Amino acid sequence: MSLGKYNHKEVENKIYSYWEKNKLFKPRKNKKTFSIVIPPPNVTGSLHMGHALNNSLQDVLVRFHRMNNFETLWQPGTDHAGIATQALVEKNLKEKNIDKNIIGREKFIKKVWEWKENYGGKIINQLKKLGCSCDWSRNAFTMDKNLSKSVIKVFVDLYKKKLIYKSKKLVNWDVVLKTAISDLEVDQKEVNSKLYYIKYKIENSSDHITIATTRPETMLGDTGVAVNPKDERYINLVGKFAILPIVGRKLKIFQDEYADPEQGSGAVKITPAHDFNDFNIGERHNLEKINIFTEDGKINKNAPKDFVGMDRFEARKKIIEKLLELEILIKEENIKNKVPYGDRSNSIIEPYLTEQWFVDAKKLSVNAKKIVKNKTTTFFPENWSKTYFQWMNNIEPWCISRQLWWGHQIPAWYGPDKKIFVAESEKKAQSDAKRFYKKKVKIIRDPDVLDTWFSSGLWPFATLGWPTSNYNLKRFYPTSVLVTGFDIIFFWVARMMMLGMEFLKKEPFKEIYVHALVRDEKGQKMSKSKGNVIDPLELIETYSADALRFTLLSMASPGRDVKLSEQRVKGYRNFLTKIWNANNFLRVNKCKFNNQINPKKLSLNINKWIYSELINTKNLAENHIKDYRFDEATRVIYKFVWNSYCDWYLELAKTILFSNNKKHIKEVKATSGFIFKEILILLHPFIPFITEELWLKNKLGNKKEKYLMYANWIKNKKTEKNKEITDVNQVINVISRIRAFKNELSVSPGSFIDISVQNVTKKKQNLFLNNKIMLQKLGRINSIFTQDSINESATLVISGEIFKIYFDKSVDLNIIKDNLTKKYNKLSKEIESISKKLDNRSFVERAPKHIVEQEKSTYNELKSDIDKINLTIKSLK
RNA sequence: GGGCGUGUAGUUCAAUGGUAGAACGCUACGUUGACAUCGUAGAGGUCAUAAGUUCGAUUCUUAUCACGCCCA
Repeated sequence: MSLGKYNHKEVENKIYSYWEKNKLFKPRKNKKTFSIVIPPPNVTGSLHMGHALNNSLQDVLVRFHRMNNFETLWQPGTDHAGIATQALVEKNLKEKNIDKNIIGREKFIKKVWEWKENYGGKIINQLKKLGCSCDWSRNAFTMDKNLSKSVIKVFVDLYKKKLIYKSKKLVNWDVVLKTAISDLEVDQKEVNSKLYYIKYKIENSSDHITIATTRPETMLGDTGVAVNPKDERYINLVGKFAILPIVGRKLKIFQDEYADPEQGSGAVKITPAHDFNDFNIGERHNLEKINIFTEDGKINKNAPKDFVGMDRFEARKKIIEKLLELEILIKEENIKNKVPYGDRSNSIIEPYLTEQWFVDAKKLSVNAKKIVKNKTTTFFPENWSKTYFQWMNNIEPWCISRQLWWGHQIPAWYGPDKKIFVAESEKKAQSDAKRFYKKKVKIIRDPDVLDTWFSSGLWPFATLGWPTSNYNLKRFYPTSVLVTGFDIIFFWVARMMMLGMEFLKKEPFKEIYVHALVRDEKGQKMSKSKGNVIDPLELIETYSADALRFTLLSMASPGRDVKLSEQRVKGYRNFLTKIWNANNFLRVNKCKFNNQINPKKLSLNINKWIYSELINTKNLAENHIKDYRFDEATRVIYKFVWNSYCDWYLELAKTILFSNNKKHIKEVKATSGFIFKEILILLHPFIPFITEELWLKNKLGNKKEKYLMYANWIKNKKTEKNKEITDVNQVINVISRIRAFKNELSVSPGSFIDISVQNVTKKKQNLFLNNKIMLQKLGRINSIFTQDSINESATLVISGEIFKIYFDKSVDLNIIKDNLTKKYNKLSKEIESISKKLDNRSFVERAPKHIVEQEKSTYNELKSDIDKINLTIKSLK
């Protein structure tokens, strides 16, 4: 019985809950293992196209391996997203007129946890909509107890190994969030700025030196002026002092390579506490570091009192006014320069002098580099290893402390004299302190928390239960593959590699599959401000998760961005409908889905043919999946299902199904059903919902296993090549040619023709006679004559043989002649180019033999075709 | 400034050292007892430009142009 129309909304929800209820996502013990850890989305996040692509890719791999008898684990989870989550909850509280500083840290964190319990599962549910087969019973969160335990252990260990240290340095400071951030969280944006030329008076002289700056307000913290040693203009000023306007401080004028004679005036003011370059210069020349900002970007008490408390941008205006007043601002130049912005707050980042915790990334990078160099871990596409190395080779200390409340609080306590005690617990720190001071003292915990990426860096092993030794860790680490976007190679991949090597002494993943960004159909990055965001959930709603998955996978070519257009999704929705309808056809015709067929015992050519097409497709698809060529895999499967199976096989099979030959009917019913069953298996990793639904509806499971999710992918690997299969291909060719011929002659495709095979080889005659019914039905042929009729005919040349075609109505001979002449011209061009080649002695001598042979045989074929065509043209005169 | 990548049919993309394929779109026609979310057929490309290597280059090399991304 027909199943009617496909309703994806109903089916997808139902099927997913079946899988979940029956705990099918849990690993099942087996010899080989396959494991993936999900790139944990932010707990505050909601599913965007990037997630949809990323997780579709993982799900294909996971489902494919599961069906191939691997003990398969897909470890899911979310990360606590320190800044984002804290900001969100803070905002929510503010709306209720609650200030986090009033309720205090402990209560605030409780509120965050409450928020997490209520809303933190959003993205997980969205992943379920997409069909992700993660083992949700293991769903992890970076702030979970056991993960926190790992974080603390790693911190303490690294501290003991001196790979974590505290230091007073310039860091990237976000004045809105009032925290340090790592250099990776800073976006350098090009903006229109002004370069201000300011005259600094030389001490005890009427002379001046002109400096140029884009940030005049920082002059309040100037402690020197640098010029290039080669710059002759300033040689007489070196060693003298300039007087800092407004402030009156004496600034040493000195030489340093950093000053670029070509830029600005060639003289640079040096502000060691507010610029990374100036900081280094300050160290070289022993300059004082004067901090002039408060933590929220206002001028502090180190500046003249007119400016104290003023916001940094306001201060700039005020300074400019003042400089104009003093008539020492001599020029303003419009320039473009790069300004650092915080990727979370989108505010301008200040280099700011504070004490922070750092990881000695340089040391950790050594082994992380080694395993990529020696190919223990490989990137796909391979080129991404270059990006990896480039960053690893220039790695900087990683600032891991954040001035936030939400996150893993740093396990460091301070004694009364600020002596640091790092320990896994307060108790331990207390006893360390007692031992050190030889008496009980009050210790205070460092209020800062760790960078979220610090805990994400432990993800591949912390989620498996490390540091506790256990079954999962032993079985699933190193994980098989990491599937991720290139944008987080530094943030995340590199850190997991470093920490995995440091603590497990083994690479966290064997392979790293790097996919591209999803862009809109015009190739632009999707962003809310541009309004070009395509919401995956809307597409799922309209077209189904299966269609979205298949689209994304079909477009996931390596090294290329995915440009998504809704049209594509619609196209693949149609593909689902096609499959659904094919199933209806089989059911209506009572085909047998669950018969095992023996390919060697098949008697009908079309059955042999479709079987061999299936095996070829399966092998190709399997290789493509293993090569991460999901675009190719979807392509070959799509082609097989739609073209080979639906368009040709089922159409040809109809001639049998509607015949009287019971034996043949039986064989077609068994084969068509069997192939369809295989199609469901083949497609399941890509479009799991509809295939599972059809599997269940057709009761294709066995006693042991009801669900397609655990059906066995592995089957016959041999490809069959024989004459019967070639025959079917020839039948298909003949039918296509006849259809095209009618079209060319503007003969209605519905009308029947007669055809004569008198002048063709015996072989071809037999082909016609053996496949008579199929040719007649699909080619719309009335009679096949073995003798020419005297009626007026047209001539059709198929692979070098002449067929005479008789139409009911008369056909314009001129059209036939025109067509033939066109063909003649086309062929003669081709022949010309080939014969040129074959006449070329160096080609015949130097080209590989098989190529020469190939050219010769095409030449002969074309020659025979063109001769026949020539003959017919002449006969038409 | 350093690095990576991309330019192929109207569009989005494949493939390939022996004159190029798919999907969508487009055009024409509708024989069909699964499907109009369909069927059949068709049109469409000097493979960014130039030089080199080669018997032969869309494919390899170099340069140029255009575009994108990352790092400083």
